[in-house]
Amino acid sequence: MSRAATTSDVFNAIAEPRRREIVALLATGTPRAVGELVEATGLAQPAVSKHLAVLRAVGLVSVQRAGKSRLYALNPAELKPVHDWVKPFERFWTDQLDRIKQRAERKAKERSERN
Amino acid sequence: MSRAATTSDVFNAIAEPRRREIVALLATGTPRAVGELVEATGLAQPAVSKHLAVLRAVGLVSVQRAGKSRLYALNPAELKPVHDWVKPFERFWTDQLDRIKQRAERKAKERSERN
DNA sequence: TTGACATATACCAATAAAGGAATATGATTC
DNA sequence: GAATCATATTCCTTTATTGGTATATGTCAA
Repeated sequence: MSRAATTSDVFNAIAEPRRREIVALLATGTPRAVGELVEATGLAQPAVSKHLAVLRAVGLVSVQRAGKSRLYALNPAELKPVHDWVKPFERFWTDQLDRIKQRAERKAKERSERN
Repeated sequence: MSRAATTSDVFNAIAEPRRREIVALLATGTPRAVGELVEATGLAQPAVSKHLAVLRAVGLVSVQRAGKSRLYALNPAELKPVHDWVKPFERFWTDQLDRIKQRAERKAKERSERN
């Protein structure tokens, strides 16, 4: 078997740093022409078009024709699965971290004292 | 050039669904032996060991010897970059969604009225 | 120390991704 | 309609990945 396609889901699509960069560039909500993204990223035009095709395949961006250009816009809702998956871990590094550690240590102490 | 290595960063490591499954299984905080993960995932043992090697390479899990077994534990803090990256988009699908839409529509209306 | 057990590693096949270069498509302008 | 501009697509090479299968490594037990 081979590696899962980049177009198989959002997780695979955003694994590529360049695509995360493109998503971040579109995060303002303003649709951008391919040329603008080429300039902003420093990538070659075909590379940008290919990355956009992947993002489009998973629904992360949508296209709109505008004269010669094509404007790409972000569909941020498609990132929800990523957020949903990672959010439960948030508590491990927020300021509650101390509390979690203390709680674990207290429990460990309780256990050792029982023995 | 080829695709970025699965071990290049956390984003690539968790792109693989099986590895996300393994991470989720370790999310309780209790270290698990490889055999337990094999049973829980239904994957073959070598497959699990390989996935664990990837997760270890990016620091997402750590290993501890325990007799014949090896116990894998999650290092949840390594997921912070993913959370940090996706969190700014959270507002797009929370209950504020209506407010965002309304705000955008109001602004658009203002613009059209100015012309 | 031999055997059983748990896990890791090596090797193989099939698959696909990334960037580059060249070219095709499609819209605008003259 | 021809030249031009913006973007997409095709082809190519290089390189990893995935899951098997088989085997190596390391630990415990009798």
